[in-house]
Amino acid sequence: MNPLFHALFQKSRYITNCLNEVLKQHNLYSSQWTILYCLHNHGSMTLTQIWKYLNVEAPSITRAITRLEDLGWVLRIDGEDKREKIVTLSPYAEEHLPVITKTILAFEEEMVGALTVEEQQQFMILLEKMKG
Amino acid sequence: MNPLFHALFQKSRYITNCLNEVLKQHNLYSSQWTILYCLHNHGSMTLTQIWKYLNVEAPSITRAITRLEDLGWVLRIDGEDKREKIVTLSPYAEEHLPVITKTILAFEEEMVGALTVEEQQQFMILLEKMKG
DNA sequence: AGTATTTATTTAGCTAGGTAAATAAATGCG
DNA sequence: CGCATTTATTTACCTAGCTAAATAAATACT
Repeated sequence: MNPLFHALFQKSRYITNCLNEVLKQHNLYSSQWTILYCLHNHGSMTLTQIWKYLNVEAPSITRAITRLEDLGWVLRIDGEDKREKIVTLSPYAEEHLPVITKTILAFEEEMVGALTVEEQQQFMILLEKMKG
Repeated sequence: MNPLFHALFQKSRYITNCLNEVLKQHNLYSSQWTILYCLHNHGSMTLTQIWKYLNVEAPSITRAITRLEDLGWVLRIDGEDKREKIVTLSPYAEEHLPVITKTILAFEEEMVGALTVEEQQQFMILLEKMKG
């Protein structure tokens, strides 16, 4: 395996695991938090809007939303178009998200803090360059 | 989610999916190929050697090896230390791996080709810098 | 209006990672 | 020696991605 890919995959797994560790105190998993944060910023969204935005396949989102609904973080509401379901944050989520967001932002800052802003930009550029 | 992490995760998933696409013609998945390639370079290894080298937890390797054994790519042999299992490439694997390796190297080259060697080094350095 | 196609979501089932705990063999020590 | 601890592997079960196919509603076409 190309060492560059190996390093990329490994760092990706490592960061996800760290994120999950931090989120444990809030009884959340990284993928769940990603969706909650997305809804927090964009307001209510349909399932399709969510998976297109997060660049993930629909079934992954269906499963995650079902779990988040069970746990009381989101509500599924029938849209005007009866095919679509609109996903909204619950009052519980609205109440608890700010403090969670704060801990996660701190974590991300710590994780990425050794890189200057220029290095971060450079990193993104190099990522984009792969498979041009 | 920090856009840098988002981009990192997404590229990681994207490359894995592409790899799987290429490997489909050989009836292999990326994780299986990773292990076969590892054995091809290092020769026979115990399970522990494999998971420590690949930086993955043991159960993931157990499952992958079981599958590879079923498919005839590897053999599990009892070690002198009766606790450990030594994993070896089968003659079938030895025969077929060279051509597979060639197609994968071509794929990796294509994937990473837009980056100069210096950029690749720079990318690795930036990756390492995260969570110093 | 009636039918074919598209679109949104879900279901089923796969790989691939993780943790926690079970099992079995080897090692260390009183 | 006998027993506790360590080490290697496995099992069970969870999240998290994927594809393929099912379902149901909306839209397009004739």
